[in-house]
Amino acid sequence: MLDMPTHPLTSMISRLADHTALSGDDFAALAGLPHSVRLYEQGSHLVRAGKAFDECSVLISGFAFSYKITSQGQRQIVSIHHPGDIVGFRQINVGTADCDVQTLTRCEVATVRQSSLRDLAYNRTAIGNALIANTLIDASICREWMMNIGRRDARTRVAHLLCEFAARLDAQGAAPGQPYKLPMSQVQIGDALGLTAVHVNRTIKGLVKDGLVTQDHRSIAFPAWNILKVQADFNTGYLHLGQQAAASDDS
Amino acid sequence: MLDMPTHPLTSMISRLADHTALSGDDFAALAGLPHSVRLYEQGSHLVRAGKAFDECSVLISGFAFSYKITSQGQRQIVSIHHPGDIVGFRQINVGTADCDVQTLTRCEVATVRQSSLRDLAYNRTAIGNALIANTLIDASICREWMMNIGRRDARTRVAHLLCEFAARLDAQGAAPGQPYKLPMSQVQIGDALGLTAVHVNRTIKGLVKDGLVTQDHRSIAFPAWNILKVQADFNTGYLHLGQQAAASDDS
DNA sequence: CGTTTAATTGAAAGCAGTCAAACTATGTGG
DNA sequence: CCACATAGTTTGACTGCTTTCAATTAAACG
Repeated sequence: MLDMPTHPLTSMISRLADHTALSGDDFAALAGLPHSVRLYEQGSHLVRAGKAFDECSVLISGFAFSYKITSQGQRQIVSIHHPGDIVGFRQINVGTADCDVQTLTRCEVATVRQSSLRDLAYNRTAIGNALIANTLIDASICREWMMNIGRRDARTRVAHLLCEFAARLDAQGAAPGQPYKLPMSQVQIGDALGLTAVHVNRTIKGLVKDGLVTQDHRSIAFPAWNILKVQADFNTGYLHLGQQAAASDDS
Repeated sequence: MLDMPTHPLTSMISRLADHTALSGDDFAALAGLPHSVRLYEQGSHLVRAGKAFDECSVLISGFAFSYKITSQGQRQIVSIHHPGDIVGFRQINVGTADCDVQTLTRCEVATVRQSSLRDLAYNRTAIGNALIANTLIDASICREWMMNIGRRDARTRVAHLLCEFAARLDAQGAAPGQPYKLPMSQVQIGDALGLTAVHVNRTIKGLVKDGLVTQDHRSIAFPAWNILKVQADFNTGYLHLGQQAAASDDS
């Protein structure tokens, strides 16, 4: 599909093409987007809340997360970023960032000037539509997380997060059914789900005991994916994954 | 500021102008947006999840909310819509709606074809920017809610919701300090906060006992707004209210 | 004035949090 | 290669916030 397999923005571009038909010129325009690639170590910040930015970051490889802190110092992780995600498009037009963004792993990040992206959006309707779709999908995921945190018990919540990770990795071409490398600590999982790390630990153990999850060092696998999916109340719809991913959904 | 005080879309237009400088032509274009106004009774649905729509709704008067339902029938309210909100812009470009939207009160709603709005966005950069800003603000509120639900205790959570309501009503011109008519039942507040109605009731009673809230039929007032704001960990920033509203913030 | 919906209250149970300690893995420097 | 430091995981005991269940009261409505 893409004629530039090694281009840094490949994963972003194919993501944008997931829901909007892009012409050859659109692809070329996106590939020609001025950008600079940088490597961030694990645990470094891509965005600081309150800071004004005129750039946004495209995650090329690795994982990151956005979080907010309450006045009492409690952390809430509000989203997980996968390769291809556009991070920091948020604060465009609104001024300052309302979240910190930190890397979960070592990350390759392409920095794009927001004005470049915006110009592209206005000069090429298809790209504009694709960017809007991308933003709306972020919001859809946010709402699903809200339901997860607000209305599901710990077991379902944890299972749902694991399923989401698996589904998104599969959509990026991971072999379904194979063990996944989960880049989050249990503290981070807890902060994403509104739980304590201790309870996350007990909950995962429970899933292991029931044969729904197997662990091996930093890898995790799902020997009973279909059962897990049901218990997690997980349905890929809210992720709005691309075509190829949706196909492997009901495997 | 607006030269069309009785125009149905006034509140939407002034909202869009909050964060983007719009020219006279922009205002005229927005005011000329083809639309039809309809009245919805309390409890009626504006959007049904799963349905494809090519229209979106602009709330002229009244309040509404979006919600999702877990497989076990638990409801999570994911946002509250105030006059001027554009409801259903969400599913544009993404296909079907992922939320139901139901009215909290009797509502006047203007229906706009999504293609009209989109054309406007592409023909007028300022309007496009304003719509994007609007969408990003929705997402910002969503993230704050996530933190509220995931990381704050019941008392803080309830207080935060009450503060948000007050701040948004003030931004629409309600007299600050005056009693507010709260259009939500305690069941609905619970479903918005990930709590049970019973516990919402006890929590509000607690706030009343401590002199932070007074109730009178369907009205509610905040005799100690500044203390409440602190206890609620409430900071208007995430709402990205307009200029005039931000001014009354620290009163 | 009965009927319905929402608010209120009490008692008991349970899920998840807190605190503290032990264990494991990983990495570093001597 | 081992001692040590650090970060993350695991476990236990106890506490408590919130839920659940059930019943009562108040308000809204025709």
